[in-house]
Amino acid sequence: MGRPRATRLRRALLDWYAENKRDLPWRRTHDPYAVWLSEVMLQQTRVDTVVPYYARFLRAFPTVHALAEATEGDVLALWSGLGYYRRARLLHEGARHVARVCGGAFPADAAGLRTIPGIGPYTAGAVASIAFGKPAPLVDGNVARVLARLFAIEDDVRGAAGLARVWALAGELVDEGAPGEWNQALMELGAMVCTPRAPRCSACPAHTSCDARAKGLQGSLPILRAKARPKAEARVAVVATRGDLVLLARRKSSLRFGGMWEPPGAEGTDPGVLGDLAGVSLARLREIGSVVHVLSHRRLEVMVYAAHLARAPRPAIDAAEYDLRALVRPSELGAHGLSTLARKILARANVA
DNA sequence: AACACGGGGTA
DNA sequence: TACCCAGTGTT
Repeated sequence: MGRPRATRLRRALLDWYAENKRDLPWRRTHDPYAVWLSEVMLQQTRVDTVVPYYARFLRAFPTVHALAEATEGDVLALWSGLGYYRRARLLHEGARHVARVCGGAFPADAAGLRTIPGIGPYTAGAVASIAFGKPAPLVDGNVARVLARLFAIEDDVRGAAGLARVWALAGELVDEGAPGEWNQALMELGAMVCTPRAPRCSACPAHTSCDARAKGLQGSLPILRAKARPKAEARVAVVATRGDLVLLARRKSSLRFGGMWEPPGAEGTDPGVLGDLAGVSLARLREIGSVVHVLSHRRLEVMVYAAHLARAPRPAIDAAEYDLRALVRPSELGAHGLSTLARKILARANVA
């Protein structure tokens, strides 16, 4: 890339960003902990979704030390509904890593940050540049798309070769004087102007130096490979009640929804397994109806049953998917980490 | 390199 | 419906 072009691009985009950036909560701080939290929450998640979670989480755990001393259950409860729950467990683990291994202070460069659990190449670049002002590049979905267009990259920018090109370009382009602003400007452009479909080139501060636009390719770049469709998975689950209490089980941490609580269930269509999961024989299992829940790679169809528990089951449980059980008052569900699927199942049975 | 991992907004 | 979002870790 020519130096004049890079200089022109930096100035155009930084000026545009200064004028047009959204006022987002995490743009009001340089606290590495707060920046880190925002970056983790924003992984594969939209800004509008994150805003309320970010505020609640920071209020509950204002410092990395507060987070390090929290229980995993409390962390997951605050993450409930946000998805990709492993992020929350890694964040918690990362906080303990900073407190223990790093002596309570965040490493101030990308290489050091990269050693923290849950911090990959993107987040390391983000925290290094935004919180510490280091000239570290970053590539997220926005940056990959923007650079693929600006430089007419026809490789699949999610494949190894295309990603390598994009990272190399991002590295050449980082503004040494304002790396955090530059990285955010690139992402903001991708979010607001250089959008996946129907990019608003007439509003783009860089449209005069966009190779894709010059070639008429702005609508067909970046080139993407199709994603696999979610595979269907049948499940059964039981909403077992005892008085006004409802039975929840905690999922093993290595599984999807790891560490989260839900009405116990199992893969398959046989409700016969539900008695063991509930801890007592379930004489009268009522079929309530099904709930469909789509993840990025799975389409879960859960047949929901209801039952009354004759007695309280033991908390210990030896099952494929669960390691703990508890009877919970519906008004106290908020203290547990429930996935959105778990909430749908409870709602289907008119609990909560 | 491919896959697992949530949930929701947009066209 | 299809796409994809301020990605990371595992296989």
